[in-house]
Amino acid sequence: MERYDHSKIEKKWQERWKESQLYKTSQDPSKPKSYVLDMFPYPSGEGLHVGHPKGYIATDIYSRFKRMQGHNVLHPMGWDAFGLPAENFAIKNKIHPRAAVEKNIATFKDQLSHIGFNYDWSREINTTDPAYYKWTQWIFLQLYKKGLAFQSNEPINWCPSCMTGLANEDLDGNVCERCGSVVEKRALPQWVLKITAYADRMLTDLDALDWPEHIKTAQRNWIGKSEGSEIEFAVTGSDKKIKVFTTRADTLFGATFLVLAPEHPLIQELSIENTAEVQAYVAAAAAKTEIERTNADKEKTGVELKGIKAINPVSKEEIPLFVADYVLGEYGTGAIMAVPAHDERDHAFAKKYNLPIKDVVSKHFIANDEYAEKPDLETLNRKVVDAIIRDKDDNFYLIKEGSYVHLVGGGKDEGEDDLEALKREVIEETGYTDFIINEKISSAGFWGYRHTKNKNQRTVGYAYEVVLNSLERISSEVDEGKHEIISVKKDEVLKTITAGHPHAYLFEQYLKHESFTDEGILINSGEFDGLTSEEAKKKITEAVGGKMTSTYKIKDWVFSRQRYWGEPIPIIHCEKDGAVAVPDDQLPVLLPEVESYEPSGTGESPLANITDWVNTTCPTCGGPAKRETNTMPQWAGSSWYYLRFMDPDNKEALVSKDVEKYWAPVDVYVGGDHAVRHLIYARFWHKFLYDIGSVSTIEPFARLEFLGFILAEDGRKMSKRYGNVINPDDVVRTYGADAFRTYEMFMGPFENTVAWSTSSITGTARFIERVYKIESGPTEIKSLNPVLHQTIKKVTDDIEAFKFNTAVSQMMIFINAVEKEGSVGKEQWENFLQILAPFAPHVTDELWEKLGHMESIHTTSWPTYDPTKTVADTVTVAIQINGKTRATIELPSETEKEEALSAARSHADIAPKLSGTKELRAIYVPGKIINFVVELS
RNA sequence: GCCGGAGUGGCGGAAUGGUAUACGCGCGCGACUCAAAAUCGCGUCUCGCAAGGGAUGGGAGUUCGAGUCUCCCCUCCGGCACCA
Repeated sequence: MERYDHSKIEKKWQERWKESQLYKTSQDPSKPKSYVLDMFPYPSGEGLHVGHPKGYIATDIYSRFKRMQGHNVLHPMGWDAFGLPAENFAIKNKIHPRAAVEKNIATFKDQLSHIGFNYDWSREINTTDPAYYKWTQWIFLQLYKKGLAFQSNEPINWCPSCMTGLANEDLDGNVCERCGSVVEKRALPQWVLKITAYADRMLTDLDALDWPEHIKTAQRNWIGKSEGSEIEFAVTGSDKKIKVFTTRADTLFGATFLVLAPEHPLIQELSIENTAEVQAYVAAAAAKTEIERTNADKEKTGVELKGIKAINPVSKEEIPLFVADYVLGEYGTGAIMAVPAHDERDHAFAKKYNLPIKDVVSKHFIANDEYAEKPDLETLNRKVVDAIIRDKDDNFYLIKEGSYVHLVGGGKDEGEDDLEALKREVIEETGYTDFIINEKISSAGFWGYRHTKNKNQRTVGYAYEVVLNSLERISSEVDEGKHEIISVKKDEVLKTITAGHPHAYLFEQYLKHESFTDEGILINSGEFDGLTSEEAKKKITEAVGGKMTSTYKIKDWVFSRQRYWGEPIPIIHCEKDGAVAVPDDQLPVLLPEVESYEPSGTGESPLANITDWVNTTCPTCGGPAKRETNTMPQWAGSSWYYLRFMDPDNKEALVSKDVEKYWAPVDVYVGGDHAVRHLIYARFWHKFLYDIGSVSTIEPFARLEFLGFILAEDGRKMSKRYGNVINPDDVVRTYGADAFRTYEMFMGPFENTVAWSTSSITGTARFIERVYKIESGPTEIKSLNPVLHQTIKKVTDDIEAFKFNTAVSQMMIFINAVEKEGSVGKEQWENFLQILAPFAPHVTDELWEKLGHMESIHTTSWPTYDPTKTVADTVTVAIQINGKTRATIELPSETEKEEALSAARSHADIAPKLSGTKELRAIYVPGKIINFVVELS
């Protein structure tokens, strides 16, 4: 047979598929449907590199597979072409964005055409086509009519280089995700979409989606729901109340001060003594960049609001108020109750400004059963104090050695306070008298149970650091022989204390110097003492008249851009009627064709200068009015495009209800990147469209497969800048589209990021050549049946699971077996070609034709496998002795246990090793292993 | 710091709790060739002449048997991060 001329054969089939409209989709209710979608590309000026088609190859394989399984398949392609990248490209090349987009699309389409995809191009869409963006504008107006699109003057992120406002999602930390410039805060009139109204539903509905866990997690993080309470604090000498949000209402007794964000409006309203100082701080905070504000490592600063106090609603204590920029104005209520004992940030602030720290939660200490409450015993309350005693120079620590090894200390007597009890215990137990007691170990309380004297000893304990001034001793319990006192080095203390004893925990807290931020059991909290944190959150919130509520990190979507290349926002501003929606019959509001479209940088869109376009009449009153000049962000068109593919030419609606009911939802959605932004925006719009009855499902994408990128051979990102771009055109020319497709699927797991390797692609190129050279004969080769049926099974299962790399391996194994056998039966060969067809559509259609078929292989039915044929007649079974493999044996696959065991026992390599041993048991796993567990004598 | 994922040959990677390293690349040797390329064959974790031993980031555990399950630790990647 002649050498495989991939260029000629691939061209032949690509033309033939096009002529026969092989991939045109129609609605056919008799068949199950499959909607298989790629994230449609942004046609940049750089053209495709080999990384782009990876996902398209996967969906191509999957959709061909589904079609062969008898599904009616929707597999379309289109272009996401509004937005900054196209506009910047056009400015740089001094052409109009529309011309740039047309040119880039033509390049992309040409590149794609060589790879042999089965897109239904009759459904191609382009977000910059007025017939398309009419409906993008229509959706915006529905949002506006429901109050979910509104105007705002709040400060937003402004990119000084792109000269436009940005959404939170457009930031990479504190810089513009596109150009890397540090963003500024700027107050501009903006259109904002109320995505927060859907935050809770977007969170809840994630659970049911068949999406990768890391994407769901990224979305959960982004939405950032936290459940807590809103509690009001009264202010002395004022009828104003300060509302705080907290997730830890259980710590309310420990709230020793209150902190307002610099942006908090009440700062301007309260009458305070040090107005000048406070205003200076507020102004300084406003001037700081986001980075300076939000760096958690920097030292906390703040200013007290003098002359007023807040009242802790549960303890009724008067507590000071501060303004500090570690509290964010845009999150929660912009004010917090500070609990320094149980929050690290508040703790740092309290230390700096010398504010009281009050422990109100203690660790619930249950290291083992010994410290758990026994329900059948009576419970006694017991309070203890413990001493971490060291010498002045930190050379040694004193530890008490009795039935347990632990710290010095003991129970408090009636009427004693901590310090009195501690002093008494130290003297009694050690005999040292000259010492100072340092402050309490921060939050080193514990609450647990012991069971002495047949009672639960419910114990709350604290530790204090005690430093010895001199080593002179008086007679003590040591001298009475009650216990020993030993001195150990600091790093030996934890090892010395009896394992699991609460004192080990106390000492750890002592070493860490951290506040206790976990939940536990309430102390110093009046009637709430003894409750768990969880119980106390509700009860304390209720007791002070607060309410349980949630707050979210996600912010509303800043939706206007001060740039030319986007959908005009279809609003008309009239002096009399305000913002008026453009009537449906006047949609689309066309983007005017202009010579100059560079951004102005003034915060106004370049459209503002086109007076002919801007000046219009009010649809309501007919008087003079002006058009809104901001445009929509790049992410508008891609938030609903998957719906338009279902019904691309509909002039009455964005999608007809019947058509939508048939195709929705997208069954498999494939792409990379966009873990948050696009997938959040599209889910938001979809849920809104569901609410207004335009779509029938609550989620747009039932299953999401996330693809790993392809890096350049040097391990870096593929980019013109590095000169390491591999163009798929070159690869296809050299190795053929089939080899290219198969290689990209074989590179590794679909979701892995892997570096391109030009030497490795020879492997799949050889594979395609070997397939081409194999000649089938009329006679079925029975010995090939197990591997053939295993291969059909594995390829079927693997395509469904997007495990393309192992599907390719298995097909290679089959080809190796055929070559070893020297021949293959025609029907066996046909089955193999059919399962290879989605991967290598050209060579398989060619071979299919050579076998005498008139129809394309891609219209045939997917082969089924016979489970009984996937098992070989004989199998290799490993024989192990005590879990170590000592030999293998060929056995008929149906062999029974006793038969298998006796065959193994008499195996030439095994028999000698078993002699003189005592067999304890024997395990037989048919087709896998025999394991003799023996006692060596 | 919190959350998610992952650590297996020179490389990409494979392995329903059952012979670890399939498949491919690379490399070595051989065949064909004047020669090279292409192609084909054989070999390729490690120590050991062998018998045998040791290896799936490290340490413990469960099991007849662990890359796979459990616990602790380390490293890398991704997301979020002064979010109360």
